[in-house]
Amino acid sequence: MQHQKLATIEDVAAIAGVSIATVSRAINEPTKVAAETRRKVTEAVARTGYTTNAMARSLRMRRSNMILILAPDVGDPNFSNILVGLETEASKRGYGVLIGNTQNDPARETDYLRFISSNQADGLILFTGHLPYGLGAGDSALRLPPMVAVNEPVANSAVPFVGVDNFEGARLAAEHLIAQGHRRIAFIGHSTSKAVNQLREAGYRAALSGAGLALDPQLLLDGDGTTESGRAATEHMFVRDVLPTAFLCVNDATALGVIIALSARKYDLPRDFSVMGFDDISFASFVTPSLTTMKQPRLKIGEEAMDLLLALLAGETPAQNEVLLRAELIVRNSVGRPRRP
Amino acid sequence: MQHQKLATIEDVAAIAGVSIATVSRAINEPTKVAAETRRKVTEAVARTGYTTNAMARSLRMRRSNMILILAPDVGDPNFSNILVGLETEASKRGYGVLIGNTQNDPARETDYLRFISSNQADGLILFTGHLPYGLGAGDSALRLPPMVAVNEPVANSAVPFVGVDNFEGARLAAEHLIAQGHRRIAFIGHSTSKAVNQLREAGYRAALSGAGLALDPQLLLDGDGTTESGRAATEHMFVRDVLPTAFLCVNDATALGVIIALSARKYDLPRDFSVMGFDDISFASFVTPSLTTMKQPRLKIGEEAMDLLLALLAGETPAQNEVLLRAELIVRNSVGRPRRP
DNA sequence: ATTCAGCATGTAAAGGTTTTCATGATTGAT
DNA sequence: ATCAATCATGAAAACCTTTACATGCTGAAT
Repeated sequence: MQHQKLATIEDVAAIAGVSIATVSRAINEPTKVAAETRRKVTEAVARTGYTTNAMARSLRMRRSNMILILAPDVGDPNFSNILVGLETEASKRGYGVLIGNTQNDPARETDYLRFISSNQADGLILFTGHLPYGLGAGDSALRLPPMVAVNEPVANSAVPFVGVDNFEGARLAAEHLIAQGHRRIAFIGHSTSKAVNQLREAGYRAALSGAGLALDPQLLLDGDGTTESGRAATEHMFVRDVLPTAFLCVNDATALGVIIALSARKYDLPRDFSVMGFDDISFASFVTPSLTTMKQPRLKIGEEAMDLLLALLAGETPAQNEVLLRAELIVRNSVGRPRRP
Repeated sequence: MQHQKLATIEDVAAIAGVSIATVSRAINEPTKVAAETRRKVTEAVARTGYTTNAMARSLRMRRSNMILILAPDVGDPNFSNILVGLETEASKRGYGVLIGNTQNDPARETDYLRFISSNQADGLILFTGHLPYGLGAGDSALRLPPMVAVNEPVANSAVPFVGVDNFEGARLAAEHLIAQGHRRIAFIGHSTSKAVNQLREAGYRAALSGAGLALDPQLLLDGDGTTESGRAATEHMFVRDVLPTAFLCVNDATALGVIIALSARKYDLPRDFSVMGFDDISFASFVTPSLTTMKQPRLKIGEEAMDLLLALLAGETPAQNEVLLRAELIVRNSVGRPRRP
């Protein structure tokens, strides 16, 4: 807009006394150019302050070196750190990241595909857990661009997934509680988020049966992943008077709700009850008591996902369709030995 | 990459039986085209699934309809909601947002300017509080692109700023404490973040003098905006045995530290002490006691900032160089009447 | 001495738009 | 009936690269 007219490759060529083809080569494939010419070009570039026009390049090369990230909620505590990983890796490899906040609105999802169909983005990172509306079955107009799912796998699809090993993580969590002496462990799930919940619940079950413990179905509750639902589920247990000694929650937000409910009832944690979360979101260490939880390697997830996507973009076929990273047990103060085991 | 060959404007023109110029007009300035022609073009577009190639368009029009957002820390709790506002408004107006996580690394800041110099972004939103390295004084190669600062104003510059009214907000906060009967109110600041801290401290001072209260310099502490620094500052007060009845903190993170310190000392809040924060970040409502604070209208800030930037981009000169939005008092449970006023 | 390979460079096409300018048709006024 | 003004459309230039192909040169191999 108010930029002064930018130098083009022609200006550089004129100053260096070579053709524009040579300038292009000197910049992009320096070895294919004589040392002396290279020097002249480099100098001319420095003198003009030339940077190649990305639009012209993209037009010619038919790729933009941009990645579109589609996320239902940019404010999600799980989102930001993964984003940092994605962005770091992309930036390192010369890619830029474009962000699309869909709010689970089909219209917005479709709208963002314009970046793909207009060549403004080469690949897609999906936080949404489903293919964007407009890329589904019948939408033949647009072939599927290379994409990678993160955080939540895309159901019924071959979309590669990078994320935490939910089954193993939940099992470790439950085993930690068992190791502390707990025998009656409740699981508060989140059935809306199918895949994640299912795996975490399965891990919980595996740990129980691994320890020879029976599962009391009354200790299996369903929430919606929010703090409020954790609170409600806890209250529900008191109403029915079926109490565990420990609560394993599908995520930290739910665990926070449990802590709030128990604190409101004047229980002392972790003396009276133990609570465990999953995710290790930022405030987990600030709650009272600070939350023992499973940490998602979010930075790493982001990096791996971007790495995989760029490999896909380069035409490689990935060795595996799913990259699972280990969750790490973070011991804080919300878990102790049960009072009466 | 594995896209099938996309339809071009030529394909559409051929099918509609008109020239490509007409197709372009039919799409971009429908009124300048006869109704019948328009119909034919629309039909041809539908049949081919044509979308205009953004690269070619950008090349020709010399703008990309992209905005670059430079943020030091994408994980900052203040960041994400502002981002949603920015993104929503941009998307509504046909712009995309590109995200650059600088981590306050000068090299990365400079690197991201390639998006500007290569025409991949038309404007800039700055969360950093300073001009990116490479855009400073001597760097004549690149004229300043249109930009707007958010969250933190850019010192010594004419860069327009959109943000919360820190002075007024802090004053309201302090007045709230005064209205509860507090007379000895500590302020825990954050001098690294100059502008924000200075204004909030000024608001605090204004409220005190407005109420005819003297400022005890011993009640003015400095931190660095982190939870830990809030804790440390509180401890420091106990060591020196100069105690306020209320703590006004420069932000919520600091306030959380104060709460942690006081809770550790077994004080009952808000009976023994009152604590107030500023920002209303997500966990403010989950701490015990939940935090009374001033809420930043983050969504609105993002929207206004983007709005201003797009106006700048359109060549308008903004009426004012600074848009200040009101912070809202959020009353929760960390403030009460002092025990001995 | 001749041919060939390899190398550095240049020429020109292609990538897909938007927009200026020109053209011809239509309308309206005189 | 004539002329001017308006309107819809088309031809072609411009935006700035990358790259396939062509060219001319050097040096080695025959």
